[in-house]
Amino acid sequence: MLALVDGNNFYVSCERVFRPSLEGRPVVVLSNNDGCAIARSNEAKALGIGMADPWFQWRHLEEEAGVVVLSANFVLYGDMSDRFMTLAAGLGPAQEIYSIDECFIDLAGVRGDLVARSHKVRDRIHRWIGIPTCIGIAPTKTLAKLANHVAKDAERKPGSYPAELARVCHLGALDAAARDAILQATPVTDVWGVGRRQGAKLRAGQVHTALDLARANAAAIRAQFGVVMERTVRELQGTSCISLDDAPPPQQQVACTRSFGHTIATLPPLVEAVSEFATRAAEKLRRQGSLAGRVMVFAHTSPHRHGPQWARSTVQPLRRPTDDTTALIHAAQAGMRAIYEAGYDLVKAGVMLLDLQPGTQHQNELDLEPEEDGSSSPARDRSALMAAMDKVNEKYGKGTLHSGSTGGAGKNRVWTMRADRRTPCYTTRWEDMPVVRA
DNA sequence: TCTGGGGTCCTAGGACCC
DNA sequence: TCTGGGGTCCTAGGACCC
Repeated sequence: MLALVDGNNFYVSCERVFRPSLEGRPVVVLSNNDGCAIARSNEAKALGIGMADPWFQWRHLEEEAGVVVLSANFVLYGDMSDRFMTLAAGLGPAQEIYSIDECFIDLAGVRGDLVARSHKVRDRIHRWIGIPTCIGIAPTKTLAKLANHVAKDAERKPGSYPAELARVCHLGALDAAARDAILQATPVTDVWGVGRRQGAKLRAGQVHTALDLARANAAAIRAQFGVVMERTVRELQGTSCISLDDAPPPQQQVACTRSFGHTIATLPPLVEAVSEFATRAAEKLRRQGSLAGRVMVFAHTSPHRHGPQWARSTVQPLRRPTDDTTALIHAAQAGMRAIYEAGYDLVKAGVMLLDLQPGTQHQNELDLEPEEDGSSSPARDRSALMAAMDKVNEKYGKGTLHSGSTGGAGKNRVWTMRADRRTPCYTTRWEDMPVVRA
């Protein structure tokens, strides 16, 4: 048996811990540039605000309904997540952290009343860190996700599911008729693994509910929808196809991508932006202890606007796998120069580091030994510099120290101190910043 | 006017090899 | 005229998740 423990409206709940006055009020947390709603309180959901809805469509509710709007604070959410995961791990012998706000727990070997035990863990999480959670229990991951959905809706929308399933829902403890009734009451698009596209296709084939999908012929589903959907069907039938992964391998790619908040049509700010993205991505890379073999760069126009569309990407191989910020910036800049074309209003760009492998720069460098005169090697200097920058940026905030990129690729390299950390880095006018020599 | 960011997995098709 | 079959690797694109 598996449990899925999921923090309710996680980012909003984190904010409420430190601002209790937000309790009971409609609250949303917005993405980068205050573009989209990425978390909503129950009160905000009740107003109709959807996940990832562009905020300009709902801005009027700030006045009309007193919606409280917050910019995301991911450092805070990450910290709360760590505490949340530690407490949730107490539910069973193994844990898979699935996202910032949810984890699967293996309940194999856990004796006693699983529902009572789950309520205890819920209460502990709420008392100790202030985050409300729901827990779904079932024999497979897909069913545990569904049980969690039931636990949430039974609490949030009275009447949608039996009230006794609110907060903790153990599907495995129900008899077949009761379980089928739950699946019958669940739209197929609420099933984990069924998105908008496949959901529409399923409905066109008269598969409307989770029960319809559970009773579908797995082979026929595979032929029409592929192996992923076939697994979903089997999981709904109670056959576990997706195992618990309590030691996931390191990520296969690392990305930093951003919308600009305004359009960019010329090369210099694009080059600056991808330099910044490469810097952020390199930090993540070093944190994870990996080296990248290739760098992908992309930029595109807004798909939401009329007018000429443009989107391009390119992959730059590196001479050797590296985690060195300077090398990654150079590759990103070269890529952007190669794909850039004048005449388009670009709204987003990004850098992705590919072909990751374990290791750190100095392990991979041949010239790590000190020079004969006792001075240190360039590779070791760079490695130490990267580590020092990571420490400063961790302590004083992202982008406090970064590699200057405006003076041409590496020609007059300087280290600049950010003038104003409240401004998103990609809209800061870097040429206005004071220069501090390292 | 204003539309997130960071991931995963699967599939199809082309190039290449023997 | 008639043009194999099987394998690998790579890439692009689609679909999904939170």
